[in-house]
Amino acid sequence: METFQSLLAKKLSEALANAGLPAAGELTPASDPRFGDYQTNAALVLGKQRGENPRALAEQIVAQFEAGDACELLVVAGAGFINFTLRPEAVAQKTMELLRDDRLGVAETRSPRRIVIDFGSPNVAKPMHVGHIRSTVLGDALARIAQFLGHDVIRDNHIGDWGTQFGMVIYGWKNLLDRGALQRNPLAEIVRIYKETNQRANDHPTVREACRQELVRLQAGDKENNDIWNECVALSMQDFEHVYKLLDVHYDLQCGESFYHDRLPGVVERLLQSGIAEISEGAVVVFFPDDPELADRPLIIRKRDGGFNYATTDLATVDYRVNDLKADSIWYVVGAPQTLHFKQIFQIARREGYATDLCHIVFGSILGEDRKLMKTRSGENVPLRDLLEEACKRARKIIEEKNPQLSEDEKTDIAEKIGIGAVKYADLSQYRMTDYIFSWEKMLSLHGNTAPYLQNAYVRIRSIFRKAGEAAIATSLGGVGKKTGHRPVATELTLTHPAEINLAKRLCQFAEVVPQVMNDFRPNILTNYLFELANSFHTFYEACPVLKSDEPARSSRLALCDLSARVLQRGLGLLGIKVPERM
RNA sequence: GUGCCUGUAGCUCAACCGGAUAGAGCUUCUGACUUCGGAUCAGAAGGUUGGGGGUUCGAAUCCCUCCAGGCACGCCA
Repeated sequence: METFQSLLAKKLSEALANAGLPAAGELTPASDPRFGDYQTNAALVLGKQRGENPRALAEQIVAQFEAGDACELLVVAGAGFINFTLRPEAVAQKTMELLRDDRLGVAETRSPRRIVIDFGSPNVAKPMHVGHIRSTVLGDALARIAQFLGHDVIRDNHIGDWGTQFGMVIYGWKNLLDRGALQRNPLAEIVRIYKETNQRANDHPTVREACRQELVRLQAGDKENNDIWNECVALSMQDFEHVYKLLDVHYDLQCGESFYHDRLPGVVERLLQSGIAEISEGAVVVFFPDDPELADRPLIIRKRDGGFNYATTDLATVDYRVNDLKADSIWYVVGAPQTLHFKQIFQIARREGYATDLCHIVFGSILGEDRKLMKTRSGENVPLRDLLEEACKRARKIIEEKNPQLSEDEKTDIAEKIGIGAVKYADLSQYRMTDYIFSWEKMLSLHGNTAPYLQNAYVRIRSIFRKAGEAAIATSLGGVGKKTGHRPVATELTLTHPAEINLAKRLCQFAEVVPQVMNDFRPNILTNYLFELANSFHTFYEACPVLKSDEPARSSRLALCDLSARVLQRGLGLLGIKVPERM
């Protein structure tokens, strides 16, 4: 199914060819409703290139344009813009097609790629905290969207399970562990022994050295230490799984740092042999003399003491994803502080001759109300689990106020959908580069650009169908025109009220918006669209009675409701947000 | 010191990689209902896009410079 945008773009390029002009400019949604639905700046661009009058060029283009029945006569406006207004009949026709389409008009990509998405990446022996929200939520949303667009997506959780912190954890395990506490709350106990060991190590060099020895033994394959390590990983994973279940996030692969352990010597060896790396001050280092930005920022891939660091691991990871997973693209959804690190890693990969598209998807931090990095009152990271449970608790409180007659089970289920949805949406609705300020009040508000507002639009539609009964649902879901037995049903969609036409146009845009998210990894384009859709729906809902109206308006309006609900559900679903039937 | 990112209404944020009079929400003010869920809708007010230069038909967007904040800069991850 073709979108209006691509249809008009095609017709525009035909018109340009017929007018003897080269392709130029672009066709975009109109910047203002007064200018119609779409606009092009082709004549302006050509006018500049050829030194001709843009308005005259615009007239030439318009004269060659074969509008078909999609849009009204074109209008030349301003300095030489060409404006396109869709005909309501064409919009109605397209809406009918969307009703019958499971994909709601969204085309699959013509060039599917295998994309490894690296996101989340929590650390073993540390609870997940707010710092993991953005990577996890953004990565999951991008994975869902890329997959929906037809890409072969591999979600990989690059867990931090092999760092120097394990020396301390093992030391603490052997010297400080409280078995009872471990039974009651495993991760809390691991964190406690880690922190306490860290403190001791800072005070006593002998403890520090003992930790180092534990690490060496672990990496040398010592059985006792490996057993401890295995148990720590398993216990941490249980905590991660709990959070992932709440968030409805899953991975195809969880290759943590330890997975690459055996490959590190080979990586260093190869880079030394190819001359990309060299020995410097006893360490193995890569220099980047050809890149001005990296010229005086070398990267160490093997320490003077022979140990490897996480740069080495990341290089091994690239190798694995390129050679074993056969990735066409690798996306790293990792915070801004690591920008330099990834530039270095990517540069090395290029020098090694990898053609894979490597991309660091950067995002800003989450700040507290004080505009500083979000922390608890005592200055610690806020555990993600607590935060998500708090979100559900607050959502539930609102539900109790608004809709106390719901059953306990329903309340719990709805509170989870709203609470988790609100947290995710607050994150995704913002441009990913900017830091954002975390606010319960804002994200759980029923007003404005929030998940609950969109969920509520969906709920109101479902309410209409509950009231209308099964017949109406069957009508609408099956496409307009099916006989229901007890009520005459329109066979065509008729759009007369401006609010109807506006809503239908909006619904047609879904297929244009979804692929655009991939342009620069910006789910907030989709959230903006969904917010506008919900607005358009509410305007329509206010102005156009559905169930009380006569045919053919009734069927048409039910169809618009049905399609609105499906687009909201699908759109939110692509962001990893669920919709309740009531709230 | 060097590099990267950010700076838009009182507040929180948009603006589709140069387009038309910079848009929403929150807040404030004014209207609409014995509601298909008012958990809503319609309208008003609110701006020298951090400052200053430059590029051109046209700049929040590109270039230069300054200011402010954040982050990062061989042997942590």
